[in-house]
Amino acid sequence: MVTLAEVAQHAGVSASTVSYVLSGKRSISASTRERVEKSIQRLGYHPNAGARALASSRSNIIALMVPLRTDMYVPVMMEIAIAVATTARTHGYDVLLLTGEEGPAAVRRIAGSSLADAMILMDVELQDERLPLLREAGRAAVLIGLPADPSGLTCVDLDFEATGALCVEHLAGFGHREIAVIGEAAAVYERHTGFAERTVDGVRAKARETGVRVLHRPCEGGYAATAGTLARIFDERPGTTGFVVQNEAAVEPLLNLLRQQGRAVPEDVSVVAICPDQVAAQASVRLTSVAIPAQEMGRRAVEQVVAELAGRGTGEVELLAPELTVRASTGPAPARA
Amino acid sequence: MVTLAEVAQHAGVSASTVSYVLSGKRSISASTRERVEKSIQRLGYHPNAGARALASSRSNIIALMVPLRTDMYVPVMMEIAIAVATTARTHGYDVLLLTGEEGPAAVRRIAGSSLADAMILMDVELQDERLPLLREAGRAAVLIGLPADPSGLTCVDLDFEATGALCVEHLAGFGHREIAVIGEAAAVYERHTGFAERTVDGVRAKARETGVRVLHRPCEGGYAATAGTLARIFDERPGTTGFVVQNEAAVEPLLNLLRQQGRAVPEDVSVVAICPDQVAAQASVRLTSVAIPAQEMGRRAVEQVVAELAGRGTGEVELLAPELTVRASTGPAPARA
DNA sequence: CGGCCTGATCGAAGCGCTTCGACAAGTTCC
DNA sequence: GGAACTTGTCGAAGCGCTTCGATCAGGCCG
Repeated sequence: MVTLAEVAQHAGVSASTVSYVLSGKRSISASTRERVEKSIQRLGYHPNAGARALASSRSNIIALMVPLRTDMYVPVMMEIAIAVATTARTHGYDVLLLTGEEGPAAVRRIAGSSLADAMILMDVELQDERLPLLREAGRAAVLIGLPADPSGLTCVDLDFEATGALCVEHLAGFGHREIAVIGEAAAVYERHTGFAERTVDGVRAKARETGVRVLHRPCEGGYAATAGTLARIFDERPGTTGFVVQNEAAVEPLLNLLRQQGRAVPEDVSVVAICPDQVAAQASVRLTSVAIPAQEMGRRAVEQVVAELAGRGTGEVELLAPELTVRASTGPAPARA
Repeated sequence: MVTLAEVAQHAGVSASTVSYVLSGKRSISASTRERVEKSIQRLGYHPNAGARALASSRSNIIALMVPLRTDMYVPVMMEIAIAVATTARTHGYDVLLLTGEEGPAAVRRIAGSSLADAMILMDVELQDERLPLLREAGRAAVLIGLPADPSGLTCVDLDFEATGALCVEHLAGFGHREIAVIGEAAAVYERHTGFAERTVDGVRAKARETGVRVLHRPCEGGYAATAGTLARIFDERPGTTGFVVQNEAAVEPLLNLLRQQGRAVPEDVSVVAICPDQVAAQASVRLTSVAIPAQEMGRRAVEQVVAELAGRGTGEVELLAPELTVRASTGPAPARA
């Protein structure tokens, strides 16, 4: 491995000069800079990450804690993770991948060892165990998701309340009076994952406002579970004509089941999904949907974290405005029987 | 931040003694060890990762390069990535997440900076640009996937040839004589991703052996694309009664389309999928399938990499044997018309 | 024209850890 | 009973980098 000292010798300057060329923290004459840069090229020099971290107490690594669970829609997680990784690179950071398995201890370990300069947490629960540790660690941190008490922590998330409201507004605008929400798996609500509850809150609020009746049912996803959920919904509310689906694993089963039951979409029943655009566009009926802006969330999270590391942190909650794309799965409610 | 020296002082020993307690590289008396461990607890000491990396030239980090592309089934990637991260932790390693974006340069950067001790590459192409750099870097490395020339590199992958053969064998055993393979997107083949081609090779070989006719068609996935592919297949080979599907995005569309065409599964047509068990079990018809052992692949990759770092590397190709699970989508071929 | 400021460079100190050699104090063995 | 080990501990040297003065050569000002 080539070292700074070797580069310095090759360029006929001191080690510190090379360091300043690299960091730009002091002015260097054009001729010296060129000479040094040429030597760096020639020798194929790469600064040693450990030495750099030790000397500067900056690792240029951002830790990303992803949930271990697979009861939530994985592609969204992956998309966020990839967006985080690529955005981080454009700011000169690498990303360390932590799974939830280690739990809150991971926060302590990473902060304690100075392995990462900052952390991004995904799948944040309303009362998340990791948050006290995070505050205490005094490191830059951004949450993707919104806990009950976000004080002192920067958060990035889709505005799920507005999302829920938007879905209801759309359906109500089409004259639907009875709406069912097919939600995430029950475990997601039990764990008090913020986004799921907030969506329902938004749905309820807008329903009240527009005088629409709402029935919310968790659903495990998959055919069998969705069939059961759907049967119970129609049992309880036979007049249901609008669906809001917030569970990717229930989308396709739902469409199939409705078809099998002879309910046409959107003539008899309208469906709005909360899911990535790709899923909505590729479903058997092109779905009217509110997209989950996974990329945008990952990108914003990194930008916030980088801002915090640069001392320009906001410590604020940033909610992304939902956007509803009308496709082929929603239409006017059928005339009342 | 608490340092080694502070722990040493607190425990009344020298710094090196604390270091040896931590690493176990020299014998330490029980009493001293206890005292040091107690001090570590009390002070909440965590070794500084950078300092450790610098002094030992070991970062205890494994870099994982995941593809940036999303034309391949993402959940499998995610499952592998998570398995890698959790397995790595059990061996004392953290995982650095690199996306394909940086391309081959990432290999050079990571190796050059000693940021990671080893690399795991996913989505390896037959002629992968990263491989020469990897060999040259002289770092421990494991590929998940199988390039054309794996010499000198440890590889872990599902035995896709055997997988293809197994699918055909299963269908042939049920008396199917005309089989269609619905494959990955054309781009996957153009890029010469090993697994896709190897599956087809396995299919062809076993078909020859059993006297079965095979038609292979790439497919983009989604409804529209799958419909087109399916139409062309029946057009060309009206007698097709068996399908092998290696594209998760085509599975559900295919089942729906067959149903719409009045072809019952498995009475008229049998379908074998190559996909994660979860997808197979949750599909609208429970699918006979060969599972993609994502977790196992991630786990084995880490174990190989750890072995290499410990100097017990094999440098060999490890192909995991496929397992076919019979579910409800395959049965005897219908009597010839 | 002497003092001062600016710009470019250097030297040295250290960041917190690992590891090697040294050494004192037992143990073992013939 | 001492040579030859073994065991447990320490001190010091460095790993490769950043960064803080310090230095030195010019340029500028009154």
